[in-house]
Amino acid sequence: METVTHFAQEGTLVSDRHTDVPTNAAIAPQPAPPATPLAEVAPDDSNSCQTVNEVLARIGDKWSMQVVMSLGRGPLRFNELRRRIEGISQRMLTRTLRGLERDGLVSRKVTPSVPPRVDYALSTMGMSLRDPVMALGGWAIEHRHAIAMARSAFDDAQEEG
Amino acid sequence: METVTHFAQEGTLVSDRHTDVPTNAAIAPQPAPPATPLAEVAPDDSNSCQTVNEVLARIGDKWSMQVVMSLGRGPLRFNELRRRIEGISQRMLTRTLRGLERDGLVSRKVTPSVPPRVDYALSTMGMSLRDPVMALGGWAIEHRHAIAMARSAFDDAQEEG
DNA sequence: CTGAATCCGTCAAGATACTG
DNA sequence: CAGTATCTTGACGGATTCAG
Repeated sequence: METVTHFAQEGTLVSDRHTDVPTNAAIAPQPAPPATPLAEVAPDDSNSCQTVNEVLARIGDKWSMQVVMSLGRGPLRFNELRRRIEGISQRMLTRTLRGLERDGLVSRKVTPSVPPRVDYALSTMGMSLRDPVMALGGWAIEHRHAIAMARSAFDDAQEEG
Repeated sequence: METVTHFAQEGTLVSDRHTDVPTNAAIAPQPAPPATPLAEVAPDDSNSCQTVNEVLARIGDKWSMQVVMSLGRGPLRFNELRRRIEGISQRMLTRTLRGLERDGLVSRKVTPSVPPRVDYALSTMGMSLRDPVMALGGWAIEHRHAIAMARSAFDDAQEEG
């Protein structure tokens, strides 16, 4: 799994990719999705855990989810995203967007003008990710207080130990 | 967020906690859960993103989710868990379990016998986490092929660039 | 404006060995 | 069996600088 956690290892993206326009042609319409019947893999066996963990490793990093959520309302430009996320460096935003684009979750559209304009948007698959993530978000919101309480109770028990 | 990503900073858990039995008394029955009405926070504003990201940071690490899923069927002892996860070091398993216990997701029951016996089990809250995670797992299973295809397409486009 | 390239500090993972 | 202690490593992320 660690082979997919990090992206393209810093400096391997040496190419002129930042000037070609229709990069998203490969991800925009997915003509025949393999469509695993979802019953082929029991949802709680270890195989599933593996797959879940890959996704978690993908979106569980510090920024990916914030990017996906920020893009949920509509396309944004690079610096719009940057301002909306507040705290991300442009390097991390670039890396995060590359990773999401690589996995087909985000499409990237370059308008070669001066100044250049790049719009990022969620792909269809990216949009579909919002639902399960919102479910998780609902869980988080419901239990955040219980978690905070358990956490301080645990920490108190540690100190007095 | 980075303040909750890592646990108790390596060596601060210096105490005799590994011999007291009823540690789970603080987390087992949550008498009056604060129960945020879930409409108090819009599910897609940035506040929600923040909370979601905390949860993601908590369970999105390399092992937590596998532990939760492995425990989903029932309690397990330390080495049973270790064998079931395959690849985790005992240190990481210990740390992961500590983190989950701290957040009230996992209960720990020590039987002071020789040899010692420690059973880990999901708390009520831990069980409730399984559903949204399974939803995410479903998404992962559905889209894993599309992701793999997008990924190799992207990588190919890089090399030929 | 939208990045890429580089340097660099920090911290978490993993291996190993030891303890009760 | 169920951990803890210690060390090493390298990935991650930030700041800065340069470029199209």
